[in-house]
Amino acid sequence: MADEKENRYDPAAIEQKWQERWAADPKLYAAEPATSSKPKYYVLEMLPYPSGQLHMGHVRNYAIGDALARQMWMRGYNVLHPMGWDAFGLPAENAALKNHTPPREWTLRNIADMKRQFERLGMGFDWATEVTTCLPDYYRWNQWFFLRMYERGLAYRKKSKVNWCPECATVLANEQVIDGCCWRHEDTKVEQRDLVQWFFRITAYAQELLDDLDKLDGWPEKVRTMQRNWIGRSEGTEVDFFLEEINQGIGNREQGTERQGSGIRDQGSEKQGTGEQGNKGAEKQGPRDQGTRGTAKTRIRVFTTRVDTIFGATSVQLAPEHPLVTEFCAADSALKHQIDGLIEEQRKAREAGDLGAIEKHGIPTGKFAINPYNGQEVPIWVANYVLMEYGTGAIMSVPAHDERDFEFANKYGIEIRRVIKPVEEFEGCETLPFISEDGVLVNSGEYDGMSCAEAQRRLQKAAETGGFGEAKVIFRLKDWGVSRQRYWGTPIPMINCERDGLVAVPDDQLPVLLPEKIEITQQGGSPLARVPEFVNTTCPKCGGPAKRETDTMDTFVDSSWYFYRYTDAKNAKAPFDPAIVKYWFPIDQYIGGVEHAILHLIYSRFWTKVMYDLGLVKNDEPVQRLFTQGMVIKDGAKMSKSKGNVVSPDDMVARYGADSARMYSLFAAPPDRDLDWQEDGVAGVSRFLGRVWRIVTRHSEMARGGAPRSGALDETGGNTNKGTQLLRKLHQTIAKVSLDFEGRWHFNTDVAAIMELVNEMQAADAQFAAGEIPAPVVRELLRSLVLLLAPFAPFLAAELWEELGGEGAVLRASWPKSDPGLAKEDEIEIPVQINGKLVTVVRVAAGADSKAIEVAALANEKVRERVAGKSVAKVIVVPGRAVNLVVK
RNA sequence: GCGGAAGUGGUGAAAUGGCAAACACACCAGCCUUAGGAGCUGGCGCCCAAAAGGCUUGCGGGUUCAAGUCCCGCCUUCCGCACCA
Repeated sequence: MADEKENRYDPAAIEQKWQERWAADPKLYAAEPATSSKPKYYVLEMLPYPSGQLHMGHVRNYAIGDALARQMWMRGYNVLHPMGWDAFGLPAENAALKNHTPPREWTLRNIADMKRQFERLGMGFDWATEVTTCLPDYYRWNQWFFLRMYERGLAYRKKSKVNWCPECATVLANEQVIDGCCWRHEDTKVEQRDLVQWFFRITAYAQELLDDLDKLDGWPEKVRTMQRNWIGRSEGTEVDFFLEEINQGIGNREQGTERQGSGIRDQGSEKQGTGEQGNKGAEKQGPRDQGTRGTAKTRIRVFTTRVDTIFGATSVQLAPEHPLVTEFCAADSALKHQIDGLIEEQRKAREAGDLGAIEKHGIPTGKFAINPYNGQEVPIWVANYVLMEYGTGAIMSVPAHDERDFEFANKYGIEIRRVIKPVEEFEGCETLPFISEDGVLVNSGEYDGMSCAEAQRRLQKAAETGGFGEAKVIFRLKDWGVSRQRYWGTPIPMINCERDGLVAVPDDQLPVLLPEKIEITQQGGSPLARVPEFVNTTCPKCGGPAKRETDTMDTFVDSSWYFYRYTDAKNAKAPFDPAIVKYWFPIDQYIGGVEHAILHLIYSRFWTKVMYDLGLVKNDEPVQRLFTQGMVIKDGAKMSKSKGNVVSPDDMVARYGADSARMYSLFAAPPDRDLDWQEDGVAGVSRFLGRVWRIVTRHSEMARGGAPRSGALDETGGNTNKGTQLLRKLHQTIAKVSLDFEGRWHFNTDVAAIMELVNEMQAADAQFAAGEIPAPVVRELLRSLVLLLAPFAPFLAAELWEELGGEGAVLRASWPKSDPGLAKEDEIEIPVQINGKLVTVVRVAAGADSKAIEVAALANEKVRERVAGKSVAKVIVVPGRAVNLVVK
């Protein structure tokens, strides 16, 4: 009975043994240099934030990537499978506040803890290329890139309305605001504030980011759609409505423009600035200022996608924050009071996240504007459904052909004038608003009778000729605000000199080091501003006294290019060697959560395109194939502390071992679907691994001694029948698992297939024990089983590979090849249907042709009973699949 | 409102248009035992006492010799976007 005990699967002992061995062999998971003759494969999982604790989502993410990496190693690829730490960010500052631990210390300790967890899980990462974003040898290159962007006008500063998270006490990018709340603090409402901020001109790449989505056919369609919507390209027309006081306006023109140069109006130039194709921010002022003939004082520029309806415009609607409104208010305190109320209401709604839910209402300004096409005067209103952030902040209102305008006009009794009629009259076509573009113009002067599309072209042309408008493409995407009023981030490498103004830190003075000695407090504003040794410096130009920029960069900067650094992580002279990057890029397979579909993945694409234009990389997209795994949930809900349904990986590993935890996370659901964590399931996988352990160890001696099977099956001798059956199952399993790794990735069915194989082997245990299975077959079965398991259960596979006398590391063993001859069945069952209904099955030879199958089916007893007295009108045979008799 | 994904046993799930429920969990019965979170054998969609038989992939239509799978309409859930002019 001591035997029994010895023969017990003991994951704790096995895993400890191999963890130690692997730790002592850092070369095991190291990539070969870019000169390697092997084909390269770059598999990457998104790097974690070092919170100090891995969660089940991580286990799943890295189990998927590690399985792929291991299989590619076994297939002889030069695999790059790196790992790093997204190590800047707010939690470190919060921890500092709470425990008086410096952020750096806290972060590095967490990294050490998580690294241990990774090693305990047996993840095959090459730690030699580890990237830690909070260390100066990494973030100095953030600064370096920032300067390259600044030189090209891609990094710029402006005052703007920003999203402010009171919890983080910092600014958030639009992408980081979710339902009006902070992406890190789901219950914290984001406020609006005015601040001078640094931006990256991602809008300069809007068209390219959109167009190149078409190339990313290895990405989930869902992610591509989300990015397309986020970029939000819209084709239309900008048209100037003339102001009544046109003559008064001209006198103030120059003054007016200048006064607004850096204020709210600058916002306008930002969103328009780079909307045009090909303009990659060479001009720091957007082209809009050139494009606008006249100023806000003489004209109101509106954007519309339906210029064909312009003869139906019965009012002009301005956003409450529109500069012209401010101007109107200056002379009219009653109006100002009303507008302030409107802005306040909107602000509240925005903070509550239900901007779309508030009722439409507006305020008449008492002023009028002139439609440039027909000279008609229309009233100017201020409406709460017009957004300053989109388009020009002003619209023409066409109630007859727009739902929102219709609702608004009805409420306030504004004229509704129909200008589009359907091409063909149909029931209900008289109902307004009529939104369709499938129509012809009426009540539109010389344009009457034209199709909507043609009218749009003609009207655009007329606007261009007349100098009161132009065709225009606008994007919803806005520039990326990167300033954060935080300590624990990359310092922005800029200096303000009293004499020279804004001066970039020269390359040779990088990195701008984050000061170590700092007291983290809860006061608002940039913590760095309270560190005189940091702030006070000398101007690189004149040597005079100057002050450093005290904001730090958004941490999404770090993650926008980290995967390039992995290829050349120790480079002290450059972010990376372009030649090495050229070998490894693009990333063959990137794996992570879908929650990064927009933020991280659009910033990364932008960064790559900038690097491409800088001549640093040859690839214009970073990622060839993207895989988004599902969430790990428990009891139907996302794991969270507040719900008390968190399962700790450490706990699972302690109870069942890393192999079981990993394999369960692959077995319980296909990787792209959400996974419901059921502990009984982990126990089940653990029992399965125990069966594998027993089968292999019980018969390993026989396998170890033997030579490889050579040639034909009848050489195997002994119980050829059983051996043949098992080999067939084996080779079928190899074929299935191998195929799945090619891209389908239904690892859950692969694990199931391996379980079937093991079940069949277990059923033949008596024959194994009796020595009826020839040694070469036993050897092949056991070795191949272990190899098949190696990507999923690396510890057990390593142990059993050694037990079987395998040469070298199992990771270096060749992935088994399926022999189609062995995998083939001799005889198969064919379902027989009568009139599409299953009646029975018949056994036929595997290669049987249609005729043979038909004969077999008609000869079947059950079939004859049912066909008796009727006639068989038709026989459909799908060889190898089914036979269907149409009987009348 | 727009866009996307999904809906199959008690549960997680499987199924190139060709035997629905593989594999596992839970449960039931039995065996074994130095009683373990162990091992082995068998059962397990629903209806019917059982067999025979019938029914079954959210609902309703359709295409097809044949539909969980394709098409049309609807319902539900989840995700993303949302007054985007």
